[in-house]
Amino acid sequence: MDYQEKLISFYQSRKRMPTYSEMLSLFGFKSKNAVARVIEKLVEAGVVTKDKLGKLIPTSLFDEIPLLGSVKAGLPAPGEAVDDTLNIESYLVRKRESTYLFEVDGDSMIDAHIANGDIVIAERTSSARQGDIVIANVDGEFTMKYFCTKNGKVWLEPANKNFKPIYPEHELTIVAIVRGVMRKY
Amino acid sequence: MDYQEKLISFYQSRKRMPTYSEMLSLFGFKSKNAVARVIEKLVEAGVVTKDKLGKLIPTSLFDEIPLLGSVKAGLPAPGEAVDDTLNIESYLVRKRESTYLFEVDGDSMIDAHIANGDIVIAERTSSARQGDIVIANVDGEFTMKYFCTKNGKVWLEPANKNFKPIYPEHELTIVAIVRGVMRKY
DNA sequence: AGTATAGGTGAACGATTGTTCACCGTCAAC
DNA sequence: GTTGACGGTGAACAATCGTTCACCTATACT
Repeated sequence: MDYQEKLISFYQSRKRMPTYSEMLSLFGFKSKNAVARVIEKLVEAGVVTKDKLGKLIPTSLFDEIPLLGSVKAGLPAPGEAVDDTLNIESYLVRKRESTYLFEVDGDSMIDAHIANGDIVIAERTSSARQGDIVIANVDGEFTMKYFCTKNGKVWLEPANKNFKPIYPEHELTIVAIVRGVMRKY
Repeated sequence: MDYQEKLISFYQSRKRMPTYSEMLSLFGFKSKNAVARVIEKLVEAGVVTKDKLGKLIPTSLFDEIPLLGSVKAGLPAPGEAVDDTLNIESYLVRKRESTYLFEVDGDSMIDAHIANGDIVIAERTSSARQGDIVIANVDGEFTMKYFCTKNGKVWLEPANKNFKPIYPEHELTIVAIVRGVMRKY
């Protein structure tokens, strides 16, 4: 296990960066100077960052999970190195401040493979493009549907043939765009 | 904005906990003792934790995103308090060490609403229960399917009528259970 | 042989850390 | 009116922080 992996594993279990003294034993050195040299390299390599003053800051690397291309390749042996990794949170969330989660209620988007009980990641906004899945206020009620626009008219389409398109009587206000979905088994 | 929110917002932007000096200005105090008292309260309340020695550790609260029950309730006004929140990563990942991500290739699980291009969260294991979605090695090939067992026989079922069940000729080894799915738009 | 260079030790440094103590005002309860 | 709890100030504390310097030992290159 190299220095980077040791750092990451420390961070994951302790939820913070180690101090230089802790890295002494973590890396197996006897001099803090040796640690400082290692850290200097890691900072240059972009593995970790340093604060305005000194403190070590983790990069997104520190919360990543192995990403294997396809199921067909199988799993790597435990301990075997993986080159591609993914940070789940930053994959799903682009703008944290304006992001909200919703629990899906109903099957109106089932043909888009958004099922009852799924959780959608939505980003607050007031505009959308044709084909976006949006959360909108139609005549006072909120729903999640496909956003459609044609010849200046706007309406919402469900992804379920048992439901009908929704044409607003008075108003259709977009409040959020659905950026992702997740589901747990 | 109360102390807890200030801490969280500091942590989210700086990726680490503030020092007592930083909290001095963050909270608007003039004495570190005032800070210490606040922290003491927050530790009791379980908002933050302390290390084996002194250092402040964030709880899962620090990476959470507002979770709104249902779409029908709409979005809260910006700045309005939300009581329910969710940590995406810990929602999807239970055992980090044995968790792997796969990009889904093909439509064989489409009726389970796992589509081509989705990313599945899989947990390495060697046993599964009837109905689990598993990644398995069947006669040398890896696939993702429903795991079925009856009368001592084991086989795999796709979630797509265009595909046939897979009965192993020689071996069927489970390598992982699918614990979740995610998709980005 | 001579000499960089990389990677390590060991000791020292001032700065900052988290903690603790004595003290002070305000408010509510008795 | 006195008391006690609460929330704050200000100053001090040893311990630890990250940094830096001189030095040592291999290995590789002229």
